[in-house]
Amino acid sequence: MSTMSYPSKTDRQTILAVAMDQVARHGINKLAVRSVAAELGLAPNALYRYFDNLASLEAALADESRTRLLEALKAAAGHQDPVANIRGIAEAYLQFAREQPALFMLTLRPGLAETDTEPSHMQSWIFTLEHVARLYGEARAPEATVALWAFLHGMTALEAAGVLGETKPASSFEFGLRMWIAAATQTAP
Amino acid sequence: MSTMSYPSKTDRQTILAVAMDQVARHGINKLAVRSVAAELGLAPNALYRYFDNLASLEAALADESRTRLLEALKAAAGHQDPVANIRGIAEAYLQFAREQPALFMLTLRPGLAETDTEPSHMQSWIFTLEHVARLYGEARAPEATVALWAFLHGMTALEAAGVLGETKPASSFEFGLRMWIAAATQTAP
DNA sequence: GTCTATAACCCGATAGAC
DNA sequence: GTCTATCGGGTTATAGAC
Repeated sequence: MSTMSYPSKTDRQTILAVAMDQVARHGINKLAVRSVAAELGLAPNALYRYFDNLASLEAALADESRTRLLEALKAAAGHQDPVANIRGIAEAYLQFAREQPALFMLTLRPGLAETDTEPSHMQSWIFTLEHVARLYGEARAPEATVALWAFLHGMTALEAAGVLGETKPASSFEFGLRMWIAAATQTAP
Repeated sequence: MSTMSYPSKTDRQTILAVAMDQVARHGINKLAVRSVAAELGLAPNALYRYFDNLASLEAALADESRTRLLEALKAAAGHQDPVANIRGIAEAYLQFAREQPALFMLTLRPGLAETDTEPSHMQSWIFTLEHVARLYGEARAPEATVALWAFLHGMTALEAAGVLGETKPASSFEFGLRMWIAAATQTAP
């Protein structure tokens, strides 16, 4: 609060919460500086005190989305069996994409920290990589993790696009996941 | 040409060609009725004689993009060996995504023919399915095709998002593709 | 730090003239 | 079939008051 005339009515976190909710409900394309300000009961340009522009706000939302995805993955990997953890992570990834499609799409967006040595992508990457390493070994874990991640992400994209039609997504998911797990046990370290 | 005063200056195909070029250059989000009309030297609303609205134009572009992708896949599957054809299809899919990212994204969009029994998705699907069936057999071909398609599409998404960073996409592509081929030969019909 | 007001664009879509 | 004109909506961003 710089003066008594106009005390702060909001803050960065409140803006982010409202913006996240609007994205979750109506998608990233409908997000507007005006719509967030309106829901907060503020003038449109009031938000420019907290974010440089719309792109900056979207980047912050992308970081937040990745954080929520990581939390979902961690919650699904509490087992002892390495294979069970991989299954849990895989299912949680698809579930997040299904239940929060708008936030999930934000997941693969550039974030705020470009110059940072550890972009928020890396946290989910490192987390998954550790679990994969228990099956594939450290040496082959990177390629195996990318292959698994690509398969899971592709499944979400095909499912969201509706191209699977009559083909049951569940059976194809099982097919691909079993293939990936089988390859791990056959070429174990 | 309804009157002599205002003869036809364009047609549906010309509009589509200009729109496709603009999408390829600047992405689907920058496509506008006005921008296409401007490049054609026409008034903005002249295009409404050929397309009901912007969504209709975008649907036609999606169909055209799928046609071009299918042509690229067919051109890469001229070998005798079924495995070589799969490799060719897989590499062509990634190449198309890399060289025409905007058109590639249109590939997974709703098209014009909703009620049609054969959406343009199906053509690439059937084409790939036939080649997969030579390796996996008819019974397991659907799941194997979805798994392959998901993996390839996921690779393009991760690569486009830049999340692979130092991890080489080529080695992961090889890793996943060999796993998929190996699973076919081990469970052959 | 927020306000009002305004500027300077962008867009899709429509009405009526020719 | 294309035109001009316009409506109604969006966006980013700035200036100056309080």
